[in-house]
Amino acid sequence: MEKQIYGFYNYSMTDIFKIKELASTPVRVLVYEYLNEHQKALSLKYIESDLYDLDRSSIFRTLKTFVDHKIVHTIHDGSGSVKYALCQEGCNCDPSDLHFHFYCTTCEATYCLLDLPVPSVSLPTGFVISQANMVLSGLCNNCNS
Amino acid sequence: MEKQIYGFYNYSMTDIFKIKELASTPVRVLVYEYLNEHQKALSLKYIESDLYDLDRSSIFRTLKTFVDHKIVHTIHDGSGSVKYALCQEGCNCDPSDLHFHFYCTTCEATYCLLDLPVPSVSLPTGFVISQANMVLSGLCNNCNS
DNA sequence: AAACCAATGCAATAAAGTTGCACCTAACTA
DNA sequence: TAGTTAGGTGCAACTTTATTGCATTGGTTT
Repeated sequence: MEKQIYGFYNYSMTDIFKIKELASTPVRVLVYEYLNEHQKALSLKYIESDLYDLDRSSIFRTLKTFVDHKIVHTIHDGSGSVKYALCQEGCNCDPSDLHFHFYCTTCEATYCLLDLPVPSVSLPTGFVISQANMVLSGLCNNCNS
Repeated sequence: MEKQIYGFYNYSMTDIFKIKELASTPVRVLVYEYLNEHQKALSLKYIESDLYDLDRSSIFRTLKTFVDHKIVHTIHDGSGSVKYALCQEGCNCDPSDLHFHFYCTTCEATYCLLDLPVPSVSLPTGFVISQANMVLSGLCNNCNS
């Protein structure tokens, strides 16, 4: 069985917006659909270049809003820019929802590796985890052929 | 037994420079000693503000050189700036040397968690790992009291 | 001592992220 | 329905971080 690279929601975008208590607006719809179509973690720059009729700051603020409402999570993959990916069903962006990401240093794509749950880690005394950023990097299956 | 937060080298700086085949220069000595004293992952900005008589670009290039020579590894902790930490003994910055990092969102310190080895992960077909960036974030033991 | 090469400092620039403000639109209220 | 309000959007400016070009320095080699 192939490992799962990206997860899908059983809900429609409209449902998600309702569940996450966020008004549906033109920019939000376009950004959401764009992320959903691509099924990868994307940078602002990348999104911006495709949705060129939208303003950068609008996309930026939309992504920020999505993060606040846990529709999207951010990944710092070392590429120099923050990547944004749609949260999976049930994702509350807390440590139990964590999964690994894979950054391809050749094509610069960032994948969510949903079949690689992050093993529970026991931290030193006094440390309290609230979030995590787990990025493996190397060569993806597309570039490795 | 307390978990280990940061590791130490059994070699002197001079030895390290020899082993890693790098000439000892004034800036390199100062930057190395600074990192060694602090035993944390530090940003360029932070280092720069303390070693104020050195030029930013000199520190920047020194850190880059250290990274190339595997004296230092970088961590992207989501703080907005790259952090640099001394490699541990035997570290070749390959996947088998990986360890978790902990970023405290309060004091913004980044620790190396050497006692938390990254479990080996089996990637989807075709993916080849060469590096990793593992950052847990939350509250550190200092700020949690 | 002259030549050479790498390291350093200064300054400029690029790239990424962020914010202030005015305008617009859609929802709410009287 | 008209007036009011709040949030969303676009434009432009700006901050912060990362990076590079170039001239100078300083140590090493011949």
